[in-house]
Amino acid sequence: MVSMKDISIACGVSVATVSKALNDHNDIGSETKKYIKKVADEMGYLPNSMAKALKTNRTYNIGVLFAEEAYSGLTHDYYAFVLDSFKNTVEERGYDITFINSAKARSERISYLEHCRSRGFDGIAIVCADFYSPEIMQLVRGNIPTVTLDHIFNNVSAVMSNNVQGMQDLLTYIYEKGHRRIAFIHGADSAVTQSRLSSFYRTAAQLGLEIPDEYISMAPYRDTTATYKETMRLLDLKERPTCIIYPDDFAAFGGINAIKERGLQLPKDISVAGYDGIRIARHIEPTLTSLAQNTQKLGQKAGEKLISLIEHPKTTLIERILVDGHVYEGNSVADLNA
Amino acid sequence: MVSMKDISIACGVSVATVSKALNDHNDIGSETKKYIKKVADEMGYLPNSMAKALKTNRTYNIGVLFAEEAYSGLTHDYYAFVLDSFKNTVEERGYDITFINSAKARSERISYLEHCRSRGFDGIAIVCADFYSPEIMQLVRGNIPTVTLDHIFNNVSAVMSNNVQGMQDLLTYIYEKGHRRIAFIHGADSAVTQSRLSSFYRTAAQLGLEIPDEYISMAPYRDTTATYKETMRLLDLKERPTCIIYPDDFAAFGGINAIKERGLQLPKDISVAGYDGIRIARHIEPTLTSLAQNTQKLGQKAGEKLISLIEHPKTTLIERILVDGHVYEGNSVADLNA
DNA sequence: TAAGTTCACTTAACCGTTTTCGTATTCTTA
DNA sequence: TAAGAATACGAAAACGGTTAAGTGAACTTA
Repeated sequence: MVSMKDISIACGVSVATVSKALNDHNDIGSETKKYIKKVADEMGYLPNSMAKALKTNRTYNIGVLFAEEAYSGLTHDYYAFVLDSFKNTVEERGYDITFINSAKARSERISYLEHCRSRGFDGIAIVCADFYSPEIMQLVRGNIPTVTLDHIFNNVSAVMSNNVQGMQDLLTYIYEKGHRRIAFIHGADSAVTQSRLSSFYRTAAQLGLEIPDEYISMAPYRDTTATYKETMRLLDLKERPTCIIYPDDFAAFGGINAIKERGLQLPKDISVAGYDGIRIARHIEPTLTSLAQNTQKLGQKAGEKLISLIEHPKTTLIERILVDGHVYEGNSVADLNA
Repeated sequence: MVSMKDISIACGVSVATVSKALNDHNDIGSETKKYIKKVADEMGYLPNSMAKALKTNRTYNIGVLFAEEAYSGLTHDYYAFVLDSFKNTVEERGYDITFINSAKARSERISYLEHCRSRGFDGIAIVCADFYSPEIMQLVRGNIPTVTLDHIFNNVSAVMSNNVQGMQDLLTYIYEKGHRRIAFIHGADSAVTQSRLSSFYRTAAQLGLEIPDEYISMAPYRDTTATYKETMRLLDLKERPTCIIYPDDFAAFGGINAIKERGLQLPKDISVAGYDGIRIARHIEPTLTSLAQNTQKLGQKAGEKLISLIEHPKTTLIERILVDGHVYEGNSVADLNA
């Protein structure tokens, strides 16, 4: 690898001059500067990012935490899209992305925070993790600029999908289609679930909807077996709902299977809606009506906020950013007005 | 951040001694070594990976190329699972993963290879990219240890899903279910497609199957619109197939929609099979019979090969590793023998 | 025209490690 | 017991950059 020293020799100047020329400092003559850049180019010079980082304490590297719980993480449409958008955003601004992990050395394990410090990440994004584990707590208290996705910590910026607005929009949409008996199978307890559930109740109240207790139940996210069972239960009620909202699109298919198994027509006999707006759900008949989260914007906002936090720590404020989704209108919710 | 210098002062020894103690060199007294390690631990010492890399020329960082064409990349079940497995494999051995990109600086773009050199990646994995672009060519010729997924370059190790075996198994499975008129809608031209297509023909010949030309056609991967159209065409044939094999699971749903739209029962009236074995396809009725690729093993083999290439460059041979998948038996292929 | 500025560049220290070579001390061995 | 070997540690250079401070020459300015 050709270094600044090689260039300095080729140009007959000191390496300091080379450094300053390549970094466009203004105490270098414009002729010299041009010449040095030309030679550097010809020699195929590339800055050694380790050396640079060592000296400047800036790695231009962002750590991303993607702890895979069952079926989450990288292989989840939602997170994958957010990560993709985040990645594009920060790369555009000269940052790279490295995964944070705790498996570091073959012998001793290290914590997430230790990993980050050792690698010298300029900032970190916690996209998907067990937010209540001590390791995460330690990480967010580690004084490295941080953004989290869909979870709020003290003193940490967060980008959140607007679940309150989302559920309100979804429920309102279904209501406007003429549905009055609407069931909601929500996901396992979490901040996200709480938002959606409370928004569901509030919106229902505002719309004057009566929601019997048996219309509300829980099935873990992405668990088709659980939604299958809960759906069967709902179908057995003497006053069964006209529409069921599922924890997420993936899980919705468990419910759809149950409905078909009962020989019911979708959406003629019963309607369903999901949450997330995953791609495949738009390609299967009936296409699934769902609250599509704006993954593009979520990733972008997270990237922008993090970089701002890194580059202007004093003037950037810690805040939570809400990103609205929109109702993706499939044909799984029947129009009862018609 | 506490450095070796801090420890050396605290212990009253030189930093050389600290370095050697922490790295278990054997010219340090066992008492001293124990003491230094203890103090380092208490002070919360963490090695500065940049400084270490600068000195040793080893970053323990692997670059991964994930160039997103439409609908591929991170957000594709197959690649995401392979990456996940790859990630776990290399992290277990002390390596980190950083995405390769070419957007580096805000002003000038740099090539993939330049990015890798600048970051000093110990090795690179090309998971998903336009293999015929000049930039990729430059990258693989860059003399950095490399593995590719599902593509073969000269002098580069490759991990390949065994598409020949896969298609043979899938077609044989369908044949054994009693099907004789089998159509294959294959993906857009690529090495992968070639393997599957030629294996399809060869296997068909071996099984003594007659494959009319109109049973073979093309629809781009993951393109449900195209498979919808092609399926319609196949359904209109006077001798229509009893089973259709699709380019991939996702695309299969385009075909399934066409079939349902024609009022045909699946799989009673016509059978379908996919390729990939994505999760969602196992949760939708009828569950999709598909050739499930072994993403776990693909990622693992790629990781192991790459690390071997990095750590034992002399003795590790460049090779292509084939990974077999298996037929995932859903209920989308009817048993005609029954 | 002498003193002060500006310009363009160099010197040298430093970032946190690793590693070669050197050396003082203790231990063998004849 | 003196010479050679082994042991345990330190000094210093090096990796490839950045940057504060210094310097000599040319240029202003009063």
